[in-house]
Order: sequence, then C-alpha cells, then structure tokens
Amino acid sequence: MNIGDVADRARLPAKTIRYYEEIGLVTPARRPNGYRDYSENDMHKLAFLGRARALGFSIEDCRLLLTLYEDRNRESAEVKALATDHLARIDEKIAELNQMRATLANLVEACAGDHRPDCPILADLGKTP
Amino acid sequence: MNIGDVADRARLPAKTIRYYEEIGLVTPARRPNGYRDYSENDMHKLAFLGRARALGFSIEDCRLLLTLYEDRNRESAEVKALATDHLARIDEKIAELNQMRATLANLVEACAGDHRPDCPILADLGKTP
DNA sequence: TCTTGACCCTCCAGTAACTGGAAGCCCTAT
DNA sequence: ATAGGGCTTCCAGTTACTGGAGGGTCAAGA
Repeated sequence: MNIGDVADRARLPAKTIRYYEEIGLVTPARRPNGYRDYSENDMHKLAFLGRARALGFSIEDCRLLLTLYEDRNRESAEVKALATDHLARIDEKIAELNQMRATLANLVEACAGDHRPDCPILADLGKTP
Repeated sequence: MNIGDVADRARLPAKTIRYYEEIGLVTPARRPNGYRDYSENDMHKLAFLGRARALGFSIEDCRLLLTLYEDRNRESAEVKALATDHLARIDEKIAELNQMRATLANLVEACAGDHRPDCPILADLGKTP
C-alpha cells in the first residue's frame, strides 16, 4: 500500500507517517522505485498510534504502548499504570484550564468592551500584588 | 535592579526574563559592567507578562496586551475581543480534554491491571474500525 | 509516443516558549 | 588571594510535527 492510501485509512497526514518512520515507530518495506510499501500490519500499527495520540499519549508513551501491544507476555498492570498516570496528567491540565477559564471569564464579564480605554482586564493584569 | 531580584519578585526564571528581552518584550538598561539593570517599570511589565502568561495567553497575545496596556488611547473593546477569543480557545481545549478523559477513564476502569496480558486498553487502541 | 497531473521521494527549515549547559567575567567577603 | 555566587553570551535541545523546494515515478488520455 502506498503512503497516500495509508494516510487516508489511518487518518494521519502522510508527513506524520513519514515522521513516525523517522523516529522508528513504523518502518514499512520499500518498493524497487523507493516508494514505501505498507503491509496490513503496518497499517494497523499506524491506526493504533493514531488512536493513542488522540487520547493524548505522548510519542514515547505510544512507543511503549505499541511494544506492549505486540508483546504477548505483557502484564496489563503495566498498561494500566501508564494510562492511570496519563489520566492524572489530563486531570491536572483540566484543573489548570478550568482555573484560567474562571479568572478570564470574570474579567471578560467585567469589561465593557467599548471605545473607552478603561479595562478591568488590563487593570487586573497590571495590578501590583 | 539585577535580574536575580526581578526574577524573585516577578516569579519568573531569569532565563525566561532574558528570553523576553531577546524577543523584544522588556529591554532593560545596562550597567557599565554589562549587567542588566531593571527599572520599576520594567519590573511591572514583567509581572504583567507573568500574569498574562499564567492565564494562558500566547507570547504574541502578551505582546499586544502589553502594547494596549501602555496605550492610553486603547479601546477596551480590543482587549475584550482578545480575551474572548482566548476564552473560546480555552473552552475548546477543556472540551477536548474532557473527551479524552472520559474515554481513558472508561478504559482504565475496565482494565484489571494484573499480571495477565489481557487488556481492554490495548484492545481498544488496536481495534479495527 | 508524449504529456499531464497526481503521486512519491529526500532534505532543510521553522514552529512555541522556553530550558540546560558550557565558558568565562564580576563582585563581595574572608 | 581566593572562594562563592551572580552575571554574561552563545549553542543546543525539547515536542510533534508542518511547509516547502527540487526532483523522480506512474497511469491515463490525446
């Protein structure tokens, strides 16, 4: 399969797929003309990566997940630990964003947003604590 | 004021403050010996930047906010528009993270996390759609 | 057979916002 | 005189791609 087909099926840009090869995640065969030739297994791995990335796992996490995926002797505990860690990081980010959101929403609310220069947003950012 | 003092007071790493100078955000005076010499105004601007960054504004947004902050003829509408846009981007991110979180939490819940290889997390990531 | 357009290839550079580290000056205190 | 801490510059690395230049390849149609 050519890279374009894989890109369509895995819903990843061809550029990204080449990048994944460069960092050793999925290395397809090559045709005599130099074109990459993806097997069904390569395709499957790329789809796996796409979904793991969509869940926010880092590339290095994905690399490990892929290894575990292909390891018949893995222990699910290792996968779960990875996922639990990641979940905690997501929760942290959500909390941080919610905090930002709350502050910002208050400021936006308080700002008239007209032609006058008075602005509670700037006032808040500039206040000396 | 030396960079170390400013770093403490603005709660920004000295490295970051030098970086902000490099990109033209806050340019302090220099002493004869080459040391940076921060005025109260510089300090104030750095604190402003720190707070804007803490609300998640990009550096370029911060640059604009700083300009507006120092412009007596600004219209608060411009600030509000910037903040409202940013708020929308935050909301998008929160929604995305909540989506990830929900999926991941389900998977983690379903995974036994023991010595056996069976793992719903990997199964889900590897499922052919 | 020739051409055209859609693919494919590699390599280089750039993104955001820092962060770490090396090599070396400067200042103060002992 | 020396030791420490702080300051300087410059270079490189981080994350995960993304864009673009320059050029080969292939299948279909005139």
